[in-house]
Amino acid sequence: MAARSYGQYCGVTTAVELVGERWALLIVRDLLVGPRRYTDLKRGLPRIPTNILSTRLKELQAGGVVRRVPLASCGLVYELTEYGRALEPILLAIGRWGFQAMGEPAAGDVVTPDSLTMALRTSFQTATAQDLDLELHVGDVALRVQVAGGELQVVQLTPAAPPVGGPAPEAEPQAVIVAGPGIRRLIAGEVTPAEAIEQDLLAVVRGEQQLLERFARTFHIPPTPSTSTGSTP
Amino acid sequence: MAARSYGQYCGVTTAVELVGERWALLIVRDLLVGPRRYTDLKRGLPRIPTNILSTRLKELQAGGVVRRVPLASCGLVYELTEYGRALEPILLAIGRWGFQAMGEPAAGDVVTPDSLTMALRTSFQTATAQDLDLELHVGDVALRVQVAGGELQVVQLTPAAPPVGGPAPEAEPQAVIVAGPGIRRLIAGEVTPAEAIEQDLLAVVRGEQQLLERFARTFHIPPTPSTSTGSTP
DNA sequence: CCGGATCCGAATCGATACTG
DNA sequence: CAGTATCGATTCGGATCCGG
Repeated sequence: MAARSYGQYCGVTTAVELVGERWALLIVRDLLVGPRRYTDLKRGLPRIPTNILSTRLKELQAGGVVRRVPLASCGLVYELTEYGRALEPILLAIGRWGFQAMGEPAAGDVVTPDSLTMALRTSFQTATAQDLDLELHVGDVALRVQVAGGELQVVQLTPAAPPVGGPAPEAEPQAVIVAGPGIRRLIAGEVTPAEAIEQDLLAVVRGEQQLLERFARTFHIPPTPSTSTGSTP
Repeated sequence: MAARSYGQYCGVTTAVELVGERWALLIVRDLLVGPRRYTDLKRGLPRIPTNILSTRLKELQAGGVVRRVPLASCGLVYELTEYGRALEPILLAIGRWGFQAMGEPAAGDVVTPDSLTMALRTSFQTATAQDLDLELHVGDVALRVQVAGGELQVVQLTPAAPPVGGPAPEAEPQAVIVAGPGIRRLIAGEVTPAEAIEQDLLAVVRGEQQLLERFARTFHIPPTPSTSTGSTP
C-alpha cells in the first residue's frame, strides 16, 4: 500500500486516487471539450504551475484516463481515453452541483473558453431546449452557441483558431450577447431575461431581446437548496 | 482571490473547492450512509489523521455540505445538508467509475461497513434487480442486504449497534455469503457465480447457491473500457 | 512559441502525543 | 468522545531555465 493511499478497497477511493489530486479534474474538464496541447492546457488553467501540469498529465496517463498523441501535423496533443471520457456525465453533474454554490466572482477570477463551454453543457436542459444560434461573449471569451433539434453545439471563437470539429459556421448568428459573470444569475433563475438586461448583467448587442427568453429556457440550473433545513433525526 | 484558489469562475472549480480536498469526498461517502459521530468517521477512515478529519469537517460545514448536530441522547453527529445529499448520485457514479479501474486489493487495504454499503448501492442495478435477503460478510464487515420491489436496503451488522433506521430485521436471511474482496470479480462480470465459488472468492455458508445467480443479476458493473482504443483524430 | 525540467520557499499532510 | 498541538515528511506554487 502506497504511503499516500487511502488504504481502502473501494470504488470511490480508487476513483479519487485517479482523478482526485489537485488540478486533475480541471484538466479532465478541459480535455472533455476536445484534445488539447500542453500549452493549451496551461492557458486554460492560468494558475497551474507547469510542473504540476506535467506531473498530473503523467499520472492521468498512468491511470488510463489520458493519452498522449503525437500529431501528424507536428506537435502533440493530450486526449481522454474512452475510460476518461466516461467521466463526462460525472463532470457535468459536478459542475451543476458546484454552480449552485457559486457566488459572485472573486477578484482575479477568470472565465476560460473551456470552462464556459462546459458550463453551457452543464446547464443545457434537453427537455426545455429551444432552437438557438447566437454568439456569446463573456470577458475575452467568445463562443458560437447553436442549439438545434435538442442538440447543443459550441464553437470557440477565441482565440481565432478553429481547433477541432471544423471551422466556425458561415451564417450570421441570430444575436450577439455580451454578458458579465452575472449571466450566472440568469441561468440560476434569480433574474428574468428582462431584469438581467436592466441590471446590466448582459446586453443583446445584435439581434432581438426575445431570444433571451429562449436562452433562459434552454440553459438553466435550479438554485441552491437551503442549508438550514432537511434534518435527518 | 485566495492564494490556493483555482482562479476560475466556474461550477466545476467551485465544486472542487468545496469537496475536492484530500479525504473530503470520503467523508461525504460515509455520511451518505447516515449521520456519523466523529469517532465513527475516524473508524471508517482508518488512515485519516485526526487533525485532517477535524479540518475537513469544519470546511465542509463552512461550505454548507455538512451540518453538526448535537444529539438529544448526549453526543453529537455530523450529517449532510440537503445540498450535501445532492452529491449522492454523483458519488454513486464516481464509485461506479472507480470500480472499473479497481484491481486486486493492495496489502493493508481494508473494507469498511460504509464503503461496502456504498459499493452495493453503486453496483445495484434497478433494471435487473431480483428480490434478495441475505447476509454478506467481507472480512470483518457483515451486512444484511435486502432487495424487495426494486428497492435496496442495507443494514450494517458490525459493529453490533443498530445506529440509525431501526434494528436489524428479525427474520432469518435466505443465505449467508462470505466473500473475499474477490467479490469484485463477480460484480465486474469477470467470473460467474459458480466460478466465484470454485475459485474461493466467496462461499455460501448457509442457504442455496442458486441465490448467487440472483445476486449477480442484482449487483453488476461492466468491465473497464480498453485504454488503447477510441482515438479522436 | 512548444514542451517541458529544475530549484526552492511556503503551505499542506501525516503521525503521534496529549487534553477537556 | 471529540477534538488540539506539535513536528517532520510531502506536495504545491512560483520562478527560472533549457533543448527543440
